[in-house]
Amino acid sequence: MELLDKPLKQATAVRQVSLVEAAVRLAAHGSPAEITTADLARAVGITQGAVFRHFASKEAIWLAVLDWTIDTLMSRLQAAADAAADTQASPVLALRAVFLAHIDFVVAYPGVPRVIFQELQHAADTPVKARVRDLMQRYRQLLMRLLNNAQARQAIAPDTDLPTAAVLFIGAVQGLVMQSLISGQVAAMAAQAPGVFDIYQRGLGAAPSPLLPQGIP
Amino acid sequence: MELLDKPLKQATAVRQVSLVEAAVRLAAHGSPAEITTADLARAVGITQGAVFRHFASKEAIWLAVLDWTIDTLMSRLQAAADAAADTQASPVLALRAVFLAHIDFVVAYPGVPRVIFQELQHAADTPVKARVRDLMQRYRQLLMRLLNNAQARQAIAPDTDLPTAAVLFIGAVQGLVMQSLISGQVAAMAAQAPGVFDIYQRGLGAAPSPLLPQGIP
DNA sequence: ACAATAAGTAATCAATCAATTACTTAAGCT
DNA sequence: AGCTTAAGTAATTGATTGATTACTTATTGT
Repeated sequence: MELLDKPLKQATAVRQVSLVEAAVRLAAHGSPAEITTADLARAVGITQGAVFRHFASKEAIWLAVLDWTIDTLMSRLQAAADAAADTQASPVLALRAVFLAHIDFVVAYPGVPRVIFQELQHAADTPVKARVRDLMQRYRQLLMRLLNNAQARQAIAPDTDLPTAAVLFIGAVQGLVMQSLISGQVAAMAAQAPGVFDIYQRGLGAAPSPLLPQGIP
Repeated sequence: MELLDKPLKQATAVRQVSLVEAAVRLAAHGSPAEITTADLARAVGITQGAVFRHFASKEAIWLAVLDWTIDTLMSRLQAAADAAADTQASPVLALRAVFLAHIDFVVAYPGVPRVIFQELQHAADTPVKARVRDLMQRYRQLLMRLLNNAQARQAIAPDTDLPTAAVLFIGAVQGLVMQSLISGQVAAMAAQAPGVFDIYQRGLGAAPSPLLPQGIP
């Protein structure tokens, strides 16, 4: 048993996840564009050249970061939606659960939105940007399912335009993220999130959640 | 009169605005972080070294870009708010006017949000990021004035939390901008904007604008 | 007209960084 | 044990880029 040993050499599979974790971690403290392969190497405890034993290029690292993000975020959001749906409560609660789960994710991994913002800048359709589009596409589909369900169950106004509502949903998250980027207060985001969703919820033409009273008691 | 002559040499004042314009123009087509001083020089018709006759550093150029943005955007938004206020109509219409004016600005200068996103990435508090914070601060104040006025005139629900409403307002714009960054369809943003504001407006607890019927006829 | 000055050029510098290479060494398999 | 393979290192390469320098030239005020 070598449980206490730290092998000097690690298999590519484990080094890859270490490097991805390091990338997300470093992105939380600065612009992803300024993270060098030397930074990643140092964070993981190897030399700069060794990075390329595990990734063919630097771009491949960001690609892996996005794959990790898609897996982790989407499964969290889906889980939040499923859990809320099981309670047989208002379908709007599922939207709220997804909203808050997304904020929780950003609080846990503040580097992720930075990476996404970074990649969205490029005009050229890089493979990394394609992943971002893929993520957004899936996110959008999840939201549309929830919104359609809510509207079918008459939990939101029948005249609400759902694609537009999806745009505003994502925008509401982005707005909170942006405020946190400006202030540096990642935690403040979580505090503001429920209030922001309250306004959004009323925007959908939904009654305030009876089970979770908000506003004036 | 040398009106028809294109002087080979231009005064620093005019070169500075040319370079700022070029920076905004180039940022519309790609990541601001990848715009080099050589790119700017080429766009303006001088050599790379000559750029530093007019700006002490590259950072000074982005600083000038943000000064230009603050001046142009804020005066446009204020003008839109004033014009709407003059009509004696619902105070919510002033918010709508600001919202649409901001979208129009982004459609006209798609490079600007890229520059802002870029600077927000930095963890360090660079002078450029300080300008961005200044812009956001003024924006916030403008919104709070309009929101307070609307609430005082009972045009929006009394239980609406105004700072939160300001966050969602900015987020709504960001959401639209983000969609356009993904799709590359800058024009689609202007088409979606009124619908997004409709939902936001209902979120404030405001009655749908009587003068501008939206939704089902 | 004519210096004085500001603007422009071409070349170069110093630094940074992703990626490669030649070589070394640890780990795993039979 | 031994040996093959994968992981790691140290050094280097090639390309990029912001900024500087020495020199040239256009413009402007008196």
